[in-house]
Amino acid sequence: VARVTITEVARRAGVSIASASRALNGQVASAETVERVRAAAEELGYVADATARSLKLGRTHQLGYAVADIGNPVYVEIMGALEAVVAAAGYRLTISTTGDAAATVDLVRSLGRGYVDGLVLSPLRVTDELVQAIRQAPVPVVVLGNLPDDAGIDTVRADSGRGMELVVAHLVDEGRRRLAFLNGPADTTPGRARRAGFQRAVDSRGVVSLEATARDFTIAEGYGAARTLLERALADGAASLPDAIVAANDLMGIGAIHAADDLGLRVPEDIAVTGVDDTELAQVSRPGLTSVDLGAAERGRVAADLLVARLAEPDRPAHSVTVAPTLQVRGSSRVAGPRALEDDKTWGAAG
Amino acid sequence: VARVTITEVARRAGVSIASASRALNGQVASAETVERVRAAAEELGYVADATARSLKLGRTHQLGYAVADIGNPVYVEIMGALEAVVAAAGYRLTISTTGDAAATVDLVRSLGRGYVDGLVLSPLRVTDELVQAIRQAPVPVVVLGNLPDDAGIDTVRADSGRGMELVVAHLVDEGRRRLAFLNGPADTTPGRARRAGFQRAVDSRGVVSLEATARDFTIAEGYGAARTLLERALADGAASLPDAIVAANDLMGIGAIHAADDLGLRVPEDIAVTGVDDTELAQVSRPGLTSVDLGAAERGRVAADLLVARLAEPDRPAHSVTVAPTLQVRGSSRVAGPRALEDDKTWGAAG
DNA sequence: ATGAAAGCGCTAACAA
DNA sequence: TTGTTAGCGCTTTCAT
Repeated sequence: VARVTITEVARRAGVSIASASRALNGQVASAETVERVRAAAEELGYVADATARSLKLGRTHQLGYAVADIGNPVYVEIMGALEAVVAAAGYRLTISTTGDAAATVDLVRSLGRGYVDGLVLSPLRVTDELVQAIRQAPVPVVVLGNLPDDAGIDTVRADSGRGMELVVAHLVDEGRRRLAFLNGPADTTPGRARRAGFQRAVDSRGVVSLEATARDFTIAEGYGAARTLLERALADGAASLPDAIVAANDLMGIGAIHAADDLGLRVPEDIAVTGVDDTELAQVSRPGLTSVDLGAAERGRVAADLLVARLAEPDRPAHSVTVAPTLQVRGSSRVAGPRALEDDKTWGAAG
Repeated sequence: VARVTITEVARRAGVSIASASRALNGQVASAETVERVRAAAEELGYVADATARSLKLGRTHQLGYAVADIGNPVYVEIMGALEAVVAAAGYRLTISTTGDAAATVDLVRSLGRGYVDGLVLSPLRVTDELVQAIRQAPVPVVVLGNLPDDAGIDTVRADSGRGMELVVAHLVDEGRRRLAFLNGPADTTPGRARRAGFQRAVDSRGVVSLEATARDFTIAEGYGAARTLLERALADGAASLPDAIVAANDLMGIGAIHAADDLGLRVPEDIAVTGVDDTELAQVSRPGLTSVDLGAAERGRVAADLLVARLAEPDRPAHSVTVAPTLQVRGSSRVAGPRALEDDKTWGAAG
């Protein structure tokens, strides 16, 4: 279990450590030297010490992903995509959780050359302090989220406004005219953006809109808020009932389906429900939950690409990429024709 | 964006770099020196270079988690638990995907001192070659999975055999007498273990058992295999229908519920369905899917604890911990009394 | 309590 | 093509 250094390999091969290093790294060296060194390394089970190499080269071949909450399916999907790109580019991925906004700033400040060559950051909230810290960071940082365009920072965004537009357009196409927006806390970035998008879409079409706010983006809170909303409407008479609930994410959408169900409302016949994120939950739910895919995997890929590109070319101008959303229509919003359950089974891709 | 080294801090504070180092690391130093160095470091925004420190100290303060497929909810849950423990112990977590068995062995062999101080490994399959590589690894490795007990390797296991026992006992208690086991590929570790556990539980109770094998542990394959099974049974007359389907994981359980539904069978009245893993899908499904929690989060915690403990005490004997499964009973298997939908809502914990 | 200096393992500039 | 050597930034003896 003793670790073997290049010195021993060199001795074994009967060459200097410099020659050993060159042979191992494909630098100029005679065929014979290469052969001898390779053999010696093989026999000894030599693996170069990554730390020493990093110190010398000034690069760690590690990239970081910092996120508030691993476990959130959206972040997991992003992480999976990151890992793939990063590994292909010859880097390792290290994960950190950032907790609150202050901790995020601390993390970025502590980035001093050493443990990663670059960072992908999914910040909970973007503060001026954070933007400052990122600009002063000694390694490149790519941000997933909404940053001022003039900040000069590589950014990749989801377009949740456009996503809400897609949902509303679809529902109106399906003949829905009274749409309720089921939002999470409005002081969060996604909460704000989705609300604004919904409002814009609804206003431009002149359909009726209601709104309910849940305390958190969870199934339980979504269920509670949706149930309250529906019970109030029912009390006012069936005419005041919305004919669609647009939830701000899939979890709340699932909660809304269950709330409708518990109140004896049929989905989608009496009321349509939609979500956002197109998670596996949306595919599995019955009826399948129509959902806007905000392109989490794609955003992860793009973020990793941006980071790798910047590492290769540190002075290039900052890029700001927006990934287009796509709508996955499922049974929760589609009543036309005989209810085509089979269509909901997009399971082939579920893994 | 220039990175500042300890040399500059020392100069600024008017002391030697040795004193600066001591002051920063809480070694012996006069109060005044400490004060001056602290101030200088603060002003300069000094962050110690992790690479150089690692090289000197021989420790990276990084731990690795290697897994075939991030994205699998069970692995994600494990990873979350790992991250928490690891961060609390002052380490960072780096993630690698391992692909197939050969790649796993390569990864372990490449572990040579350098990028992690220790590794948690979730191998797809355990081969002799892998066991060899782990024993020769220059850093401690903790394995999540089934390893020979005499291998002298820290191990944490799920007890899926006992889990199947719990499920079968519950179903028999509920009056079920014809149980169908819906398995994934039998040549995988979980496939084998769950099958054996099911068989043992069923044999000892003398109830009827059937078996179907899906090509993969997915919703789609689970749906297909369950549907085929049920259609055949229906063709033979209602008496030959199983009154419960025991699926080898939640995904297949969900597939089975949908298959039963599509064939006009009511769950749980006509047929009960159970899963394994107690994922969020089980909670969200309607009816809620009764599922065995194999303790993924707990296993992650234990694995991290074992690794941290071994790092602190390299020569301690190998531990082998088995985490007990627990059964989460939900509506898919519980018909007694008025169907208590509210009971299925274990959402409070869903996050 | 402090400073000078060695050295962790490696790569690269330089000399031969 | 090869060997000698400096040095990446840090911690830690060893003197003082």
